[in-house]
Amino acid sequence: MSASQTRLTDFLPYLLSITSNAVSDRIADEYRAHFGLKIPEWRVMAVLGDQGAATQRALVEATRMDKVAVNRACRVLEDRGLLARRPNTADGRSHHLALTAPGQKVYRAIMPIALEMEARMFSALSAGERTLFKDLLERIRAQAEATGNQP
Amino acid sequence: MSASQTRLTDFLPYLLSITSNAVSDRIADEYRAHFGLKIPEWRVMAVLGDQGAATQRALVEATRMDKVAVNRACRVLEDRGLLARRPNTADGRSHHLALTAPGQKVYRAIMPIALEMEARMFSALSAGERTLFKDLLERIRAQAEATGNQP
DNA sequence: GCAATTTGGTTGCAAGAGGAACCAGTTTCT
DNA sequence: AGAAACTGGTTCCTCTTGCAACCAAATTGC
Repeated sequence: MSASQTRLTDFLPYLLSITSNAVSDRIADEYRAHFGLKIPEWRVMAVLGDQGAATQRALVEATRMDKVAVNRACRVLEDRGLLARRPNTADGRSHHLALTAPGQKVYRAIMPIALEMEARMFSALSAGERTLFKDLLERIRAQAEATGNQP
Repeated sequence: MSASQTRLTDFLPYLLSITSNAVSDRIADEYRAHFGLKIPEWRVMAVLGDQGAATQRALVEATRMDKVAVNRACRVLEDRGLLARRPNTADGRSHHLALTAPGQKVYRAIMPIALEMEARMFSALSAGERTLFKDLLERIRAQAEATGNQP
């Protein structure tokens, strides 16, 4: 199965971690430089821009972030006028969050850059390899999460 | 090339990030529960157990961690008696760090668990897919790092 | 041989992430 | 209808992480 399977650099979790960090760092730089957005804020905008309005609860599900992280990101976006809260008539505890007109403008400006950056970042892979890579990631994640929740 | 390529869940950087986090969290739990070690500490032990003695500088290269992270991890391991510093006759600023006898004992206890955990975590992939996955990760990382360093 | 620069390591600080406790509004059960 | 349990959201606190400044030893250039 393996030559020296005791070298750190051969461990998949290690490789996965440093690769993910390298990509995330690079992307975070880009978003910050262009729009002053952090990754959590960008994620919230991506979901709202794509799906329309949502509650924080829905955003937690969609982004897989902690509810505290979602809350903070929303607050920042609201303060910057990119996002607005409207009362939720169906449930007084939560609000409907949606991009404002300026928010949508930013969203439309970001999206091509995000796509272009993704293309550049994964340009070392062919289209087929990208698809395969997604599939592998998905299976690994499912396995990791399944293994995880048995307290 | 893509159906709705505006959904967050289709972005590769996002998928990569959440997958890496899921795996890391799971593994961190395991190391903490079994040995009271954090990921950075485990990485240092893995390198020292495999390569023998090294300076912090060498560990920074081998683990790709920040030098502060390495320093802290080494201090913790030293305090726990798993690692010892010996003066570096060639360079008075640094020390040679190596696992102590107890440290080696822990290392030999950890390694099979680490391998078993990796196997379990990536059991959703065939051997061939694992090899391919490593290769893809390596290429992505190289690309991300190449793109990154142009200030 | 000594000043200037570089490098390994350390410390301090400040931002980020996540958990636990908490509040207000909602659902369930009687 | 009222009590108990629950849920979405917010605040608080702790722990981790990474950068920048710093110190001491070593190297380089005069």
